[in-house]
Amino acid sequence: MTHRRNPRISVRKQPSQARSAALVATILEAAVRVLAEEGAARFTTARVAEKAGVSIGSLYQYFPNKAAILFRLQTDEWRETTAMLRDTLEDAAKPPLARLRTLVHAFIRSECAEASVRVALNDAAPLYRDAPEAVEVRQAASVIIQRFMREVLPDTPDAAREMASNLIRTTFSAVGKAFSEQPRSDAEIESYADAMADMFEAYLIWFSKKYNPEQQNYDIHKRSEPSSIAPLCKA
Amino acid sequence: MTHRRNPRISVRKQPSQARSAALVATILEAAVRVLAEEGAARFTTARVAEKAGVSIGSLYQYFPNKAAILFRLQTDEWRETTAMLRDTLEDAAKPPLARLRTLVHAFIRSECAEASVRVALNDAAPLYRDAPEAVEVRQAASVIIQRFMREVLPDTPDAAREMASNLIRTTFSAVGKAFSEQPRSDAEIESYADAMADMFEAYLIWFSKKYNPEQQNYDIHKRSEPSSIAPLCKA
DNA sequence: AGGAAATGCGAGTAATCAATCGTATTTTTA
DNA sequence: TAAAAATACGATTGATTACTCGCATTTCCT
Repeated sequence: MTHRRNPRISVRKQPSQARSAALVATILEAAVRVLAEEGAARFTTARVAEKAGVSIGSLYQYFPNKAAILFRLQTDEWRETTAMLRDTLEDAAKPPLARLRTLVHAFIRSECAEASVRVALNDAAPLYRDAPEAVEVRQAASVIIQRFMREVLPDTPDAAREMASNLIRTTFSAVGKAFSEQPRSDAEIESYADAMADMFEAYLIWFSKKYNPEQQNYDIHKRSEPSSIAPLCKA
Repeated sequence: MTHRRNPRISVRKQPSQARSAALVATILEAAVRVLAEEGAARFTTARVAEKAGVSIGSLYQYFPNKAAILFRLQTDEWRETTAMLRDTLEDAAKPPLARLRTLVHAFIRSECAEASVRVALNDAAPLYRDAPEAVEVRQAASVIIQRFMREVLPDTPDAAREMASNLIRTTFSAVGKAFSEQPRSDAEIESYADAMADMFEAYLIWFSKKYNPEQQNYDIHKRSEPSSIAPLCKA
């Protein structure tokens, strides 16, 4: 890999005609396939162009450099994940801990789906680890989780609650990432997600009791649903 | 980066004279410095040799390829971490949950110390992710944690306990890694470690109650020590 | 239609890097 | 001390890669 001095992560040109819009889509699809089939180390502009059936020159008309392609894929994924986070945690129809459990399952499942692409994207992470968008995404996730936490633990000092929010957010993404690094069966995914949700619930309930030792305020002490770990887990 | 067909991760030759042993040590020290100061992307054999004040030829006398240098560094670190895990969790002088809390603190602290080297090593991870040594290390850690868990939760089905052990092991390493990716103050480190220990304790206590609803068996329900989250945490 | 603008092309360029190999130097051995 | 063995050296090789630029083709506009 030849590293350019100041690789800029941005767009070079907006496709205006229909054919060029299709070309951008084709390139992105090819990029996903290259990542999944060849891995991050073999992700080259030439290979993407070839797999897309497009010339390198055309590729560089719409992406200023290699990192921009990867960044685009990562950004799209971030957007999806943030939407899922918001939709699930703010679904007022369900009790809070049930929402959290649902989220854990959905998140782990989505991490494991197309795991090869995600792992490869992650291997390419140094290319955009410090991008402002990365910070914004973490920020957005923090806000959503903190809002959820305020709902679940209303009578808790802000500082302590924020610390807990951050721990949960980090555990979410870091453990999801690590877990999906190896291929997993559906059964493994469900039982692992249940275990993770159990851990979060136990933590939140303990937290709640710590700041409201007597009060049995609404149904937080009622677990969302019985978790069935034993029948499904594997070493 | 030019990728050779079948890079082998092994040693080429054992240094026999004193000067060559010193040379190997010098190279490893230089490698650490290159990783810390330049990052994984700029980690090249030439740069390592130069920073070590040694010729490339000499470097290749003792390391068959670039990956072998990184692998050696990673292996050394794995060894240290495993030793710490074992020493801390098997220290019979303390009650179990206190040991766990100590471990969390020690682990997070060590992850944050020399964070730049660790992050860079991690960026190079695809080079040895599938090495048998990596599997062995995970295995060893699993055994230690499971032994600890058997002590803490003796009356729990094996399958459920193993699942919990794996979750805790993964959370440990994944969250530690993620947390140390950004520079952290001592205060942040301590309060984060406390929060993580709180979460583990809450999970284990919940686990214990689940399988022994009535029994107040030994002191597991006694938390190891009051955690002081609020005064130290930052967003 | 016909000129202009947009799009598409891919050989070529410059740079980087892993790893080798023939030679020079130092240490060990006998 | 002299030959042999070990160690050190670094210019060189071959391979890969990101990205450019001049030209060809297609589409748009009037």
